[in-house]
Amino acid sequence: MQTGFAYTKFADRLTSIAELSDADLELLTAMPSAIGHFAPHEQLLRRSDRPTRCCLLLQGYLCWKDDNDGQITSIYVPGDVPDLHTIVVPRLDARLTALGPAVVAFVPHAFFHEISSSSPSLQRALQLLGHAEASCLRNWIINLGSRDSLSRVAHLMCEIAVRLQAVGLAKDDRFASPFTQSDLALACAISPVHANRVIQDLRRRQVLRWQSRTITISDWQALSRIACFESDYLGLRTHAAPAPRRPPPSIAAPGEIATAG
Amino acid sequence: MQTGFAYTKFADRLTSIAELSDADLELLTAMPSAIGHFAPHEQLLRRSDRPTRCCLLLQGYLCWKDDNDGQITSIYVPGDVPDLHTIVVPRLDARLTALGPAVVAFVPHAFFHEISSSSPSLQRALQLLGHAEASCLRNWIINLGSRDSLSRVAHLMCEIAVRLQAVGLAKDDRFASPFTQSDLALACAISPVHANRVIQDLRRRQVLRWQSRTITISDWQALSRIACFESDYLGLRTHAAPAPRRPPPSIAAPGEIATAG
DNA sequence: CGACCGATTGACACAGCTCAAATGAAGTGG
DNA sequence: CCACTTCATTTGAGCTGTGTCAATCGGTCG
Repeated sequence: MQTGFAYTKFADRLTSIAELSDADLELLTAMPSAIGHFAPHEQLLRRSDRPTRCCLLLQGYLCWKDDNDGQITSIYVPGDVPDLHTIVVPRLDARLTALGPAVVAFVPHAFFHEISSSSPSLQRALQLLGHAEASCLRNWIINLGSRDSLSRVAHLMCEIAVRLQAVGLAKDDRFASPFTQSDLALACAISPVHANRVIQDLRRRQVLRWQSRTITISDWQALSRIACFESDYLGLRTHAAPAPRRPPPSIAAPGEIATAG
Repeated sequence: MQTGFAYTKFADRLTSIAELSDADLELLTAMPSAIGHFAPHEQLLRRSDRPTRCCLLLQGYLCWKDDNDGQITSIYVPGDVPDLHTIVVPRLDARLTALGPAVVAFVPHAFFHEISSSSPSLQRALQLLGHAEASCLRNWIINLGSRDSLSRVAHLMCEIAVRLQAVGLAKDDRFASPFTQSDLALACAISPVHANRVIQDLRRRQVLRWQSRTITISDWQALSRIACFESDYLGLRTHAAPAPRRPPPSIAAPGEIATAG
C-alpha cells in the first residue's frame, strides 16, 4: 500500500457518485493521511471516542457494530469513510470494527472542512455521500424487515459486489471475503448456524462459491433475482451498463483477484 | 391550525437538537408555506416525483413506505421534515405516506438554502437534523434485527413518545394514535395479526392503553425496560430530566390530549 | 340499515433458533 | 515437521416465535 496514494481511493469513491472537475481532484491530492493496519475484529473506534480525524478505508472491510447486541448496521468497502459524519458530530453510538484485516488512512476533520469550503461541487459530493449512506440504511431496513434469510444474504452479496465494482474492485464478480459466516449472520440478523445453511443453499443453487476467503458470484442473474436486488438506492453514477448486469461469459482469469474486497 | 405559525413547529424541532440564537429564530419566521391536508394512507410523494419543496409536518404522522413491500422505514412527528434531503437530491426511492390524517406545510427548497447560507448555526442545525435521521435509521435496524416482536413494538412506542415530547406534545405520556395496527405491523416488520397480539400483551402487562385512537403509556419504566430503550440516539438536547423518566404520579387531566401526536 | 374497515380469535404450519457435537483449517511452539 | 490449540465451518435434532388462513365481531359512515 503506497502511502502517498490514499487520496485516490477517496477520489474513486467520490467520482462514483458525483462528477468532479480536475480542479476538485487536484484539491484531493492535498489530503494528509497516516496509515493504520488492523487485525480481524479489531476496533477502530469505541463509543466513548471523540475522534478528530476520519477513517478512509483503503483495503478490506469495516462495519458499524452495535454496542449491546453486536448487530451490524452497515458495511464499508475501500474508498468509503464510515465516520464521515463525525466532522459534524464527533459522538459515536456504535463501534467501528474491522471485518478481516483492514488498511485505513486517517484523515483530519480539517481536511474535509477545507475541501468543502473551497469547492461547492466537493461540498455537494460529500452531501451526496451522506445521502447515499442514509439510502443504504433504509435499504438495510427493508432487507431485515421484509426478506427471508436466503434473500437477505443474497442481497448483501449483491450490494457488496456492486459497491466494490463502483470503485474498481471485484472484477469478474469475484472478491475477497475475509469476514466469517458469523459476521455475515450479525449483518443479516440470523444465527450463525443458519447463515451457514443459507450459504450452503446458495452453493447448491450454483449461484456463488465461497472458498479460501474468496467469493465468486457464478450466476449474477439468479443471485440478484433471489435478492430482489436493484442497485438504484446506491446512488451510483454508472449509467453505462453496470458491470453486474451481464457478467462476462468468459472464465475469469484466476490470477487476478481483488485483494481486499 | 393557524397558517402563519407553521415555522414555529420547525423552530421547536430545531431547538430540540441545536441551540439557536434569536437572530436564527428571526430568520425562520420568513418561512413561506402553503398548508395541505391529507387523509389517512394518502400519499404525499411518489417515487416518480421530483419535488421542489419540502413537507414540514404540522399535525399527525407521516412515514416513508417502501414501494415494493410496503415496509415502513421511518416515522415522523410534527416539526419533522421527512424529505429534507430532497434539497440536495430531489430523487425518491419510497413513498411518503400519511399515517392517519395529517396537516403539512409545504416549504420551498430555496428557503432551506437561504437560511443555510445566511446562518452557520442554522446550517449546522440542518446537518444535525440529517445526522439524527441517520441515527434513527440505525436504531430502526437494530430494532428489526435484534429484538423480538414485543420489544420492537414497545421500542417504537417509546421513540414516538419521546420525539413528541421533544416538540412539546404527548404530555402525560399520552398521544394520539390515528394509525392502524396494520401500520404498526409494517413498521415493526411483523404480521398484522401478530401486532394485535403484541398490543394485547402490552395491555395485559398494564404498560399501556390504546383506545379511541389514543395511546397512554401507563408504566413508562416497564415499557422502556421491555424495549431496552435509551433515547441517546435521538440526539436530543434535553439534558434536563427527560420527561419520560418519571411520569407525573397525578392523574392526567382528561380534557387535554395532544391532538396529533 | 347495509357496507366496509379494523380489531380480535383460533388452529395450524414452518422458518429459523438453540443446543450440542464433530470436523476441518490455520497458526504456534517445541 | 509434528503435537497442540484455536477458531470457523458443518451437521443433526428438537423447539418456538411468528406467519398464514379463515372466521367473527365491532364500530363508523353514508
